[in-house]
Amino acid sequence: MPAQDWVLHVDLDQFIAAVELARRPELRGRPVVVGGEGDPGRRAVVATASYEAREFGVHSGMPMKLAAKKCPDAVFLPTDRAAYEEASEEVMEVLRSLPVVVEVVGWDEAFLGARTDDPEGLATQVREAVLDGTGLSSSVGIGDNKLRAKTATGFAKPAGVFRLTADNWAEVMAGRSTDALWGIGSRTSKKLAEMGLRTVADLARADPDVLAERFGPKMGPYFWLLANGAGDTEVSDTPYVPRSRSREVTFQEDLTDPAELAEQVRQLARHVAQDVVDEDRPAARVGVKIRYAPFITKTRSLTLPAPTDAAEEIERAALEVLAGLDLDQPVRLLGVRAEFVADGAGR
DNA sequence: TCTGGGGTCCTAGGACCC
DNA sequence: TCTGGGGTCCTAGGACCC
Repeated sequence: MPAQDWVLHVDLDQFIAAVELARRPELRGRPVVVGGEGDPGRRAVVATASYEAREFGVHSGMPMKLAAKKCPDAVFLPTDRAAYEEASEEVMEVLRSLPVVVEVVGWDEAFLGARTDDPEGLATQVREAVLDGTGLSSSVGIGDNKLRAKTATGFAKPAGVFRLTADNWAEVMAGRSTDALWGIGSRTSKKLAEMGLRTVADLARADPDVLAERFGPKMGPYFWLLANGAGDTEVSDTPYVPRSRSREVTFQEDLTDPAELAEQVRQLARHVAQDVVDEDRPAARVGVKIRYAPFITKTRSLTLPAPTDAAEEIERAALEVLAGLDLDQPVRLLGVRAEFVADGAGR
């Protein structure tokens, strides 16, 4: 029997906190919270909390102010993108040195495509290579497709290996809430529950046509496939091509002056224009995002007369879009986005 | 205690054209 | 005078993920 094709999913344990602790070993064992500019008095959220900080109920996405309330003795550190990007690149290089196809899916995650008779042995080899090469701990999920490998990683954490395939999918997943599925969040889970579908098993037995009526022709059947453990098996190392670039900023104090809002949009547009130039592909659409003080968010966008990478045109378009928005109430966030020409090659 | 920043994909309605 | 479908583009918003 030929060696089987396997999908492995590697995920670094507490990646951001681990990178910070690696260069500040004196903080080991202490609660560490990374987020924003490292000042818990400012508007920002937690990027990662160390295991010690988690004991106090601090978790990612939580406002820094609340984290400080829950764990006043934590060490608060600023996020340092460049450091994480560098560490991530080192990890990916280690992975590429192994006999696998590497598909990067984020700073701290990658799918590996492999042919082996011993996936657990390979997974252990991966974990050891990453630890030896970078000092970082990781967990590895083994699956017969991407969905199952990714889901398996959750059971492998921390610092472990777990295998999830057609053989044990139902046994492991059937009784879990639908939001345990990668792609079903709290909103969809709630809507499913309203239909009487609470567990993965409920969803797996549901009628895809009924799901299509409720969630649309693609998403409905897709949710059903997820519950049944179906997913992509192809792991590709083709470089990622971004569809859009954006910049946004949350102000420490809400802005009310339209002239100041316009100036902020100008600055964001210039950043985005530089990103577009760096991509070496023209932008086809420009959008503006505005979030008012009560956290109500609106987006507006326009298609450019012709795709461009000219900063003046992107700036002008952003200001035009901004002018169509209500600027008479306090604003806490502004964002500018450029969308590239759809890659329609061959279509 | 108010809730970051950077992305992706899908949906649905209206415009417009044939 | 009334009544067609099909296809594509544009736009705003929803949901999800890291």
